[in-house]
Amino acid sequence: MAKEALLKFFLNYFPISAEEKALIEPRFELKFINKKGKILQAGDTCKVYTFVVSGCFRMYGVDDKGFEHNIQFAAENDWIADIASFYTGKPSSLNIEAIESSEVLQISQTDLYFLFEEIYKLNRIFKVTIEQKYIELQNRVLQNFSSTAEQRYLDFLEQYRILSNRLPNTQIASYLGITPEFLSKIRRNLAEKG
Amino acid sequence: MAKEALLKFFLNYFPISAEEKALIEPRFELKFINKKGKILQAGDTCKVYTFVVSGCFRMYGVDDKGFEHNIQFAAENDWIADIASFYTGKPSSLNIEAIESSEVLQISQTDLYFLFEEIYKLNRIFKVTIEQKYIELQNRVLQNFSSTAEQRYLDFLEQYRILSNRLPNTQIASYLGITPEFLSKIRRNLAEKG
DNA sequence: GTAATTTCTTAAACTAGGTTAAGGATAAAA
DNA sequence: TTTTATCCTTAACCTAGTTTAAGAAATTAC
Repeated sequence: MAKEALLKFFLNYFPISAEEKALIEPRFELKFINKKGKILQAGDTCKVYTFVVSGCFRMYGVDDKGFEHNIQFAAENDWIADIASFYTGKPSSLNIEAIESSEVLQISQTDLYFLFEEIYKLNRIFKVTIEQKYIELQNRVLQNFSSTAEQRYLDFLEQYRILSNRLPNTQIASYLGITPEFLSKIRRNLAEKG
Repeated sequence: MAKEALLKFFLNYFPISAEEKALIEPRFELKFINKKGKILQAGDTCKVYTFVVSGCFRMYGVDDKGFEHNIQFAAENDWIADIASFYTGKPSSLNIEAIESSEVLQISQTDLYFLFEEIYKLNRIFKVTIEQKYIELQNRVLQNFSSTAEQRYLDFLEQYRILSNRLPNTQIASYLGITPEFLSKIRRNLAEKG
C-alpha cells in the first residue's frame, strides 16, 4: 500500500501502464525511520532520492558554532534529497532527519537514471521537482533580505499551513533563521494584536 | 567572433561537429546592451536565455519599500535568466540589468527546446547550469543564516575575486543583504585590522 | 504514574546592522 | 573645463534580533 501512494503521485502527472508499473515498483525500497533517525549524514554522499509516504523530515546544515539551520521540510507525498550532492556525487554538507516516525520509499541514483531512460516522461516530473525547489530557494533569499522575521513567520504559516501545526516551534524558528526565544516574542506580539 | 566565444564555451564540455555548429549559431541573436539597459523587466515573462559575451549583469528584486536586492551577477562566459519564469512561463518578479555596456547572445525558449531535441548532449550543459545555480542558492541561504556580514563579504571577495573589482560596492552590499553604509564600516574595520 | 527530556515562554542586558544626514571622491556628461 | 550624477565614507542615534538564565508546560520514557 505504500507503493500505491507513490504511483498515485505519478498518476497526478500522467497515466502509467502495467509494464511501467512493473519497472518502477521494484526499484523503490520501503523503509521505516524512527523519530530523530537520519537518512542523510553530513559528510556522506546523498545516494538516494526519498519519497515520503508518511511522517515528516527536515534537511538542515550545522554552522561553526554548532547551530542547526533548517533549509527544507518534507511531509507526505513530497520528495527530499540533497540535490547538490545527489547529482554531483560529492559529499553533502547537510543532514536529513525524521521529525516524526516515518515511512519512506527510496531509489538509488543508478535505478533512477535507469527509469529516466526507460520511462522518458519521468524526466519531466523530476525536472519540475527541482525547478520548484529552485524557485522556493530563490524566494527565500529575497524574502530573508526584505521581510522582518514576523512577516516571514506569517508567510510560513500561510505557505505550510498543514505542516506548521505538526512542527515544533523550535524547528520553525530554525527555518526562519531566528532563535526560538525571538519566535516566542513574535507569537506573543501577534496574540496581543488580535 | 561573438559566436566563437559561445562555441568555445560548449567545447569545454564536448566536441561540436560542423552540422551541430550550423544548428546552434543561427539560433542565437547578438545584442548590444548599454550600461543600465534592462534585458528583463519585472512583470514580464523571461523569454530568452542569455549568454554574456562581454560586460556584466545583475539580477535583482525590488521589495515593498523600493529597495533593490541583487540575487545574482553574470559576467563573460556566464549565463543569466530568471529560470523560474523561463521554465514556468509565468511573469518574473525579477529584473536583469547591465552593470557595464555589454554584448550578449540570446536564445528563445522555442529554439532552445529545438536544440535540446536535436543535440541531446546540450541537455546536460543546461542541467549542470541549473544545478550549479541551485547549489549556489542553497549555500547562500545557509550562509545568510550562519555568517556575519563581514564573513559573507570576505567569502564573496574570495568566490568572485575577478568580478568584485569591477562591481561598485553598492552592488556588492545589495548582494550581501546589507546597506552600503554598513559595508563601508566593514571595509574600514578590515583595513584597521591589517 | 513518576521521572526525564524536550519544548515554550519571559525578561534583562547586549550587539549587529539600519537610519539619517552630510561631506568628499570619482566618474561621466556637456 | 565645468557641471552633474554616482559612489563612498563618517558619525550619532536607533531597532530588530541575540544571549543568557531560569522557570513552566508538555511529551516521552521507564
